[in-house]
Amino acid sequence: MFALNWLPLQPLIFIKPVDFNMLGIQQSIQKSLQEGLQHLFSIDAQEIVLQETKKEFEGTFTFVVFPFTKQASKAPAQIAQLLGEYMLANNPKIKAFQVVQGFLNLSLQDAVWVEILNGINQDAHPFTLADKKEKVLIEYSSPNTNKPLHLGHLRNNFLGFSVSQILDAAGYEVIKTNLVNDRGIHICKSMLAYQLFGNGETPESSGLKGDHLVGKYYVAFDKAYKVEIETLVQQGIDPEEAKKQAPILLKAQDMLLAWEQNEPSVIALWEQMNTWVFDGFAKSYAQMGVSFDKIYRESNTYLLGKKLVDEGLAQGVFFRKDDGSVWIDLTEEGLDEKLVLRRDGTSVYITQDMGTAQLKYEDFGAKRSVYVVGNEQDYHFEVLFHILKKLNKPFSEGNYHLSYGMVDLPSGKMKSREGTVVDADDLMAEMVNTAQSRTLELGKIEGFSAEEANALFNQLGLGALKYFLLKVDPKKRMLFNPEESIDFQGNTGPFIQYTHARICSMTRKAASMGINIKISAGKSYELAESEQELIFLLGNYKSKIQEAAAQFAPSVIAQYTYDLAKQFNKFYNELSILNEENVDSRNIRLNLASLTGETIKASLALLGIVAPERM
RNA sequence: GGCUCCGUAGUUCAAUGGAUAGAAUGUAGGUUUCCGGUACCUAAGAUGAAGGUUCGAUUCCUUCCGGGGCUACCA
Repeated sequence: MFALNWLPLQPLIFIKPVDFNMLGIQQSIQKSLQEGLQHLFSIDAQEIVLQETKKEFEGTFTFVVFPFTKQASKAPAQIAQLLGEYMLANNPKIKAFQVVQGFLNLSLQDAVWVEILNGINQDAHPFTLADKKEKVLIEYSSPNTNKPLHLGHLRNNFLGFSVSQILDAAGYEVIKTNLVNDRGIHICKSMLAYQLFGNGETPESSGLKGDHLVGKYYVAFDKAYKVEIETLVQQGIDPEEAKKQAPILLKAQDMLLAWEQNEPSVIALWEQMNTWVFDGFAKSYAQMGVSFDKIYRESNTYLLGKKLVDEGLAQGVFFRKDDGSVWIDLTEEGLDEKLVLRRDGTSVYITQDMGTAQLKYEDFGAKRSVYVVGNEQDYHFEVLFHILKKLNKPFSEGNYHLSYGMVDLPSGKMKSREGTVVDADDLMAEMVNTAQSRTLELGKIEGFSAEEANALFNQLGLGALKYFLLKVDPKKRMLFNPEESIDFQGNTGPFIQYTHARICSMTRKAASMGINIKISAGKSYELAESEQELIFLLGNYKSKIQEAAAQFAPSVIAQYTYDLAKQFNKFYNELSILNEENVDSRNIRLNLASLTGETIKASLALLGIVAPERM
């Protein structure tokens, strides 16, 4: 596997205690288990793996003893029993233990739960990990300037932005970049069509968003092209040949040549249309809530990389064939020979990417780089990373292709030519509309100004969309069902947002009642199971960030946030909070509620989703 | 053809080699004179097939079946 994760998922035991609120307890238990194994069976266990106890069993942590049966030469249940007794006698944090076959389930003292809760209360940075003093560069979005953004781009943008947020929370300095594909034959196609059929139309005159206007002419080109092919075929020309000979295609090729030679009229048209597209994209990005520290354009970078090819030739990394083209031999890596420079000396896609890697390093000096690009380019990035390694540069290591699967529609694959694409702007607008009508039906936003209401509709609509796309493992191909995506119940963004809003309502009320929501430390409470589970989830927040960062997987955060909201609702349903008569219980529950609210807000932010206080 | 990724309830998604494979949705029931019902609870329902490794396999290995992607001197 080439795509080695460069942020190793470390066992918790190696991480500094200050990072995780649950960690001190875990380590204490791991240490006791280690000592127990040594004391009872003379087993020197290097690694103690603790797992979360399954819901249907009593306990918090589970230790699996099966691996030690041989060394201990006893039955699994017997080992577990002895270890459990040892734990109870030697670790004051343990309240009880249960043995099920080879599984030892450990329950914690109530005081330990309060201790964890207090730990979070006192944590100066409860939602971020320690600064790792390291830069990470992330490239995402990477659109073409000849067509508007579609559903696939939404997955890309949401993923890229979310991973940036997660890495930032995990303590990295994150630099967000976007490499826009603004040149090439496909761009000339829309330029040519505009020249032929545009009649001087502009975004202003047509009322179309700039990128949609340009996209319209890309489609127009394709239409005209097909007609010409058809005509040629009817004249008896071979279809394959017709595709190459169609006059409009030849004109587009001429135009590309003229562009590369800086022909002023072509450049002027190109710049004009680019301006429109970039204006359009800027609006879409604003609506998506994503941003970039630097936007690179291929028109500025496509010539880079030739110098690297020269260097590589001198070092023997590349070789030149008789016709003058330059190649790299990757057969030892299980790949093929790959072209890096055409025989006419011009660069190809991969040459440009080599150059851009160097340019980005010169600009920011980040040794780690993440490319958020669809999995149809897996092979390309495999080759690129091998080449960069062989060039042995400061940016040769630490590259990662965050490869994500395609988004399918129920009707099948999205195809721009057949008009079965889901346009990003349309979809976002539709989601916001749905959010609006649902919210107005419920009638809970009286007192909102028109502006506040609109902001809320955006937050809810985009929240639903982002959550829908991010909850799935990025690697996997996913199905986009328009009806389900606008659902606001169940495992959805609005469900989580609603839970947050409800908590906010409660803390507002508590504040007006003059209740202090921070519990007093050191007191011992008898905790209900739903309270313990909530504390457990809250205490796990930082390790979830670590896990999500290590795997570049916003889905980990999405799943966690959903579990947290669900657990809160259970807790909320079972127990009284503001109406609780016992003041100590009321305070601790209120503390739990407000902490849950803050945690939901923080983790939704990692997904790029806003948590409104009222909805 | 070669390389590669993926096949889990009707559907959409989960599950560092661990317990009775979890959720959501849909279906069928139920709860709350209560702090915001977009809530909570209950039920039925699934690992493509066959082997292998293991105390233990959705997970690792092999073969087969089915699907996606890549296999351009395009980007």
